[in-house]
Amino acid sequence: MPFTASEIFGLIDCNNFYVSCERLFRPDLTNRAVVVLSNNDGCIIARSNEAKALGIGMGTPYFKQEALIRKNKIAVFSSNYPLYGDISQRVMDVLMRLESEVEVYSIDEAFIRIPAGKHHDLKNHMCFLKATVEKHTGIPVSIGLGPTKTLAKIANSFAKQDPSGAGIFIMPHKQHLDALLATVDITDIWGIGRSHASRLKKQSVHTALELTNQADSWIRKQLTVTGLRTAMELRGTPCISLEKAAPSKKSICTSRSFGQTVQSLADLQEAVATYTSQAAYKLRRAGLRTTVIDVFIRTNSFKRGEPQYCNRRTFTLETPSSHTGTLIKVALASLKAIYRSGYRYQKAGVLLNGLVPENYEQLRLFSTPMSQTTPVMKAVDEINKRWGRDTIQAAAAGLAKGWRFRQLKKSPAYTTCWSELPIVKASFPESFSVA
DNA sequence: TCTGGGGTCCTAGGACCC
DNA sequence: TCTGGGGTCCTAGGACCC
Repeated sequence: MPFTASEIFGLIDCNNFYVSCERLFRPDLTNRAVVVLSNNDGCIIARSNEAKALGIGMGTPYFKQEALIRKNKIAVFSSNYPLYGDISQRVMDVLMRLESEVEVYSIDEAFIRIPAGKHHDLKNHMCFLKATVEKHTGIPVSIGLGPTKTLAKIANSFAKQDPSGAGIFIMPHKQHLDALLATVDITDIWGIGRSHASRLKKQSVHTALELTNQADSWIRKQLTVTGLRTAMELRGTPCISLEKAAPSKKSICTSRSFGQTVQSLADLQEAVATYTSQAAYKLRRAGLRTTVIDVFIRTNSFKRGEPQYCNRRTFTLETPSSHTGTLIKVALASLKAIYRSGYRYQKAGVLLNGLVPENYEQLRLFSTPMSQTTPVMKAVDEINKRWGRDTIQAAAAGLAKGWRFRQLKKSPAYTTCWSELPIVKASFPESFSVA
């Protein structure tokens, strides 16, 4: 055994996930540099290894890298979440078939928990897991194992760096573990972000090993209890458990930057109504209702020379609701209260809080229940599911949507939309004949 | 010209109660 | 003259994640 613990955590991480998804249907891009952009084609959020090697940074604005991208003929895609979501589901399905304890951590990552001693050859089992995922989905993955989730995360990054390309890394024994942690920069630890990292570096804590050597009280003071948990996990004591069932959502947010800045109240109303409809749909899909609706608008803070304004308004409903019309009415009233003319708005959003299950009902003494017309919303959802998004929509959400975000380089929804299925053309040699 | 979106958790401080 | 203390709840803001 590489380490002694009663349980082992593994992290399975899809390599350059969005890029790998795009390549599934574009095998011609296999050894080419590829990047995927954020919503609104704003930032680079996924890069193939070739693109990383060319010096394309994670999260950098697209327009700043355009010259480099053109010069090297890098393939560029807008993000295609229906595709990525569907491929993610397939990867997770394979993992859940093969492992009994799986936590879907994000669209491209899953933790697993294995009781110590379950497999006499852990490495061999991981090779099988990796090969099976790749065979069934076409998505390459890396696997890291360790006695805690935080160490499994670090092991995974070693697996990705491994030049042998095996893509699997198992954390070593204690004495070798220290030597390894001495090579891990504080900024690369799961749970330590930019702000905490710079604070630690100012106090001469630069590596994971140096962090583990600090006193608990000092760590807690610098990084709060979450940071202390991280440090204990680095020392090998599990503090973060595997969450097999996804916890119920506490908030739902729909917000977007506009394709171009917006000035009129009318355009903002369309956008806010649109986002509210989407948020309400997410609510119903999750079987929830909301009690608190937050609407916010803001100008572009990157534009130093322009007048800046941002504001938000919170409204609390008497009765929880997931009815699109009810929520839009409230959201538009909030928008009207915070709107100021003379600004160039760049972003708006709707945040729902205080979520309760849809069967929850708090009876009121002096008011009648609000808009309990779920059958109507159910019918609308069914129609939109069958005939396509926005077949029926709220009038307030508008039709022109001139403010809508850019998405100029999107690949087709290959796996989730009948009209966008890839078409395969086969040509047969002359000599071919059907018997 | 052009800088993402959607979440969670923790803490400090204010309001309020008795 | 002399003006408490302890608790809870809520919110805003900051930090983190992918």
